[in-house]
Amino acid sequence: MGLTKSEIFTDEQNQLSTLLKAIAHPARIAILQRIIISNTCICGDLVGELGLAQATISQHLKELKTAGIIQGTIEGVSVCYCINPKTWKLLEDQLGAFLGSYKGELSCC
Amino acid sequence: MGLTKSEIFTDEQNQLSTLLKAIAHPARIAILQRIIISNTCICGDLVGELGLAQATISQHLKELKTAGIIQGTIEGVSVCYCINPKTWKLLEDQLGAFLGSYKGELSCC
DNA sequence: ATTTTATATCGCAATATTACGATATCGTAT
DNA sequence: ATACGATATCGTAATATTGCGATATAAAAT
Repeated sequence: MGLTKSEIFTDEQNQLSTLLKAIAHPARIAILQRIIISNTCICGDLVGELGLAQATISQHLKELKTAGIIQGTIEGVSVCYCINPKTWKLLEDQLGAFLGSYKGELSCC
Repeated sequence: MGLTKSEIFTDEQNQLSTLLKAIAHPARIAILQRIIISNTCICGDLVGELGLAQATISQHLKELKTAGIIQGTIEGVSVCYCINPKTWKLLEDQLGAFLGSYKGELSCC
């Protein structure tokens, strides 16, 4: 096996888990934080600042892009990556609904 | 390789990614939703309701427990799992800070 | 045209995850 | 004591992820 049985879950559950999986890695969290802080992120910067090889960072960027969390536009020689506002909002909404559905008060154990 | 280089990231980045990874699976999202709705969750119910084998669900429960997201107390024959309020709040806070750090307005591309 | 610079892709090895049958454990009822 | 029901653990196969060196691509500078 090793294959997630997506067909037995709802679209919402699958979508949320896909988005979460995309950001559930310290390198990708670090990358997103950099993109957010310096509003003009370039991959090369990341290679210098994080301790990962260029190929590895490029791969993480690709995963974030595939999940729709970031978008990249070619900026001459380099590529400018930034947050995709739509997906970011979707993530905030879905996750807010999910996390917010638990009201800590009456716990059974 | 295949081993995440945790040592080059901050504790916060590692902690958040660990929590996210724990909930980044549709089955575990489904399990958490059930636990939240029926405030007295029992593993056996899940086996009937989700389409996964008992061993698989037990394993997912263990992962959620290891991450500290749920806690289980033995309730006679069965086990009562519920949300761990502390971790849930931690996740909400950390994630809120992370997601909230992006202000959609001025995007560069 | 050639070199340089920035990023992407390929291919691979190491490790992790997912799923499940089989079996173990353990409290409860008989 | 034995059998039963609920959950956990073990072992294993299939697949996914992580990381990186090597190489490809492509725009800009020389």
